[in-house]
Amino acid sequence: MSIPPTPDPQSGDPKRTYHHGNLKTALITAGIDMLEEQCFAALSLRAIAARVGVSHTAPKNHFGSLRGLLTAIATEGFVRHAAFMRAGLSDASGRKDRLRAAMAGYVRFAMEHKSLFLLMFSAQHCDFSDPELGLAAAGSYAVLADIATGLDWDKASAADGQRRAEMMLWSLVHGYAQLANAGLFEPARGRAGGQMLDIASIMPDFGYLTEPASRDRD
Amino acid sequence: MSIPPTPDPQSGDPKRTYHHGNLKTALITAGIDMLEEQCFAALSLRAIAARVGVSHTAPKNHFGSLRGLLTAIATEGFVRHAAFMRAGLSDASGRKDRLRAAMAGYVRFAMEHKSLFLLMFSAQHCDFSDPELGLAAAGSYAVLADIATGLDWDKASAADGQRRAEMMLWSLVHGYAQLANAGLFEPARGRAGGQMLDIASIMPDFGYLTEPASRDRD
DNA sequence: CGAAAATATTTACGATGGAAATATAAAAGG
DNA sequence: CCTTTTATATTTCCATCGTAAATATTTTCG
Repeated sequence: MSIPPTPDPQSGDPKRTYHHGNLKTALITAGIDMLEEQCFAALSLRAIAARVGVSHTAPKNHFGSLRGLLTAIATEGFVRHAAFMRAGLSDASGRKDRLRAAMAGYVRFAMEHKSLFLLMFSAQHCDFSDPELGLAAAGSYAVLADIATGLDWDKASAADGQRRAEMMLWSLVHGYAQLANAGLFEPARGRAGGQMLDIASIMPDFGYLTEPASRDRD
Repeated sequence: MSIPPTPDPQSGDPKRTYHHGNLKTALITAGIDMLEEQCFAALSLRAIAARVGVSHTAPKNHFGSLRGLLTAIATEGFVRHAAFMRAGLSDASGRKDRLRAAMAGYVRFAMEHKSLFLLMFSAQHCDFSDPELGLAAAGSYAVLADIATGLDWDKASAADGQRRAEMMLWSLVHGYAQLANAGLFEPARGRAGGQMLDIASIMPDFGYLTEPASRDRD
């Protein structure tokens, strides 16, 4: 278990020392790649296995079941999701810019990786009690939580204000992402003529209560 | 096998004059009932048909495919969803109370009808281009849109302010409902000790710009 | 009544995820 | 080095799924 005996360490995916090499990461990568190409419904255990070139029962050794594999794929999804948000963050200078950038990144990820995003938040297919998934998701949440710190809104000073701010931002951006992902904003879009597929256009003009602790200013 | 040959006609749904009576509504009802009892994954075409007592190919005449049946079930779901929100609305006196009641109803529906709610917003399983589904969903959206009218927030006076307000409210409440439905708020709930499963605790303190047109006051 | 349309069944098919038994390769230990 | 043990992968089999086609049955309508 654990990783490979003699692979080259700097390569993204381990080398093949066992039968296949390292089926585990290969399956996850294949799964993610397929989600980029097809809709989620087309993703089957057998199809993933076939893509990697193994029998459809091979994944069981590493993931137990389809659910386990999907959970692992979602885990990698959260890693990329967090990176996606952070990437936009680095270009932003002020706190409010950072807020917008993180939100926009969240939504853009949902739109550019529709199937993966769907999977990531589907308790139907993922096991949210999986520790690794929890860790990866927490990494994603941490970006939001950081952004929410010191947010100037009416409940910021209430009991558990920080947690409330996080949940508010998360709900807002996740709802927007989910609805946009499902195409539920589309039909009404023509109404105003514009595209309006920017979360900033529906986000309140938050400010920040305090100066940033040590990171940046707005 | 089939139910009655000579049913009462005043019943809300179609008359049963054909073989089964009215398979169409029976299938929809059975599907909804099963969603209340089981998880969504357990819902299969064959299981629904069996529950009603027909062969598993019978639904095809009325819905074309499983997708069609699921779309019809989701349609009924939206009808109930709208009614759910409106029910809470009638108890509220002021506009702000109505806002809270509608939002709370939205979330409560998601929590009390988890599987159905999941289905209703799954482009995976539903055909959102279906006219009847669109109509039902519009009825649900209308409650939100009504609530959003005259909302006092920073973008209310911007171009397309009403539409933005609707999308903002929808995103906020839907995101909260979706995350709560998936159980994603649970793990962190213990953090504050409280339950905090109330959307009011994360909703900004909106007011209203104008007096209500003709309905109530705040 | 008789023709036409609507409704439901039977049978068959390909595809899916999982279980069990088996095979094969790597690791461990003498 | 050789054998045992463990890890990894395959083959075979099965229950279930959604769909299609052909068939049967009922209802509607002329």
